Amino acid sequence: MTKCGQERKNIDIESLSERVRKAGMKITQQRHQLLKILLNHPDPISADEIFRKFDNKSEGMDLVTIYRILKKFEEAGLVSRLEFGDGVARFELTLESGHHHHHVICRQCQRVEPLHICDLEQHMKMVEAMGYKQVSHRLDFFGICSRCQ
Amino acid sequence: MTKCGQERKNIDIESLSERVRKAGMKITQQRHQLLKILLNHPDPISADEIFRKFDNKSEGMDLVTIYRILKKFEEAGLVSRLEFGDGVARFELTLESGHHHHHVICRQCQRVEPLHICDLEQHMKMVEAMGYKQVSHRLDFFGICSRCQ
DNA sequence: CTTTTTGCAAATCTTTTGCAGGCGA
DNA sequence: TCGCCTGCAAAAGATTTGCAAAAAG
Repeated sequence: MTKCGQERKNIDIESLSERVRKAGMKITQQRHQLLKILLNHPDPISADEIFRKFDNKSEGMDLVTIYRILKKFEEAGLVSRLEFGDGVARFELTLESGHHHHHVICRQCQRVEPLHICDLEQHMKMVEAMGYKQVSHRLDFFGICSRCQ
Repeated sequence: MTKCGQERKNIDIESLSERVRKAGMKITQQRHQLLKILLNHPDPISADEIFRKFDNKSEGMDLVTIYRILKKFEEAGLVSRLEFGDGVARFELTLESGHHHHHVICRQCQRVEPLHICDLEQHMKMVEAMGYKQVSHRLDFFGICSRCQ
């Protein structure tokens, strides 16, 4: 069963750090910074966008490090990697396990909004009936947002 | 309204060439070859896979040419560019306008199967109610296919 | 004949890898 | 201390661009 419709809540640096530790990873300065950025950024964000958030600061972080941390976080289930077709991967925090939502992307400004409805049980069952196991899905909507019209 | 559930049929090189001409493009050897490959290939195919289909033949085509043709065909609405998250774009012929289907991708072997159900009218309406215009969507299912289990 | 298209080379962009030194627990 | 992490440099893979020659209508 896919659970949809919940909002992000009750997440803080501490609980995230705890999940990092439980996954057998050390809490480094860089990982802490990255968690803060992901926590404070409402929309999915790319590695390069994260990188540029460090540009003017003295504690710059290497782009390579950002990629490596994101990959480990993804393997640990802490973040989800999203691709919307413009050649750049974006990342967002994964909420409680089983929680799941979709995205609405503006074709003009690339802004991303979460969509908290799902209701694809019958579709999932059909795919399982085709012989697939461990079925997941990705549903994205594209359009021109009100600001860009 | 999104129409789903139709199968590919009644497509041949001639009608495709006609669409190319109507889009103001010339029919070259390379474009003809590419159309034939797309027509005979049931699943979405990448630029590099197309390139390798020419490897052993004397009439090799440049990879750059393939990319350029695919881009023009996409702009003309002849082909659809698909991304499944492995960093490679795949292409398939766009059928009659309005026709539309989804994909089931095996996470192991990357095989792609079309899924001819849709039924997302209520989702589309919700996104339109959020203020978006020209709304389209992408729905992909991922799983382990029966051959890979 | 005029414009579009191709081929080759090289550039670009995102992401990954190798390796030595640095830091967390 | 010990092994995981980071930074720097360089590589890798997909896709794009510049330019002169070739082909289409």
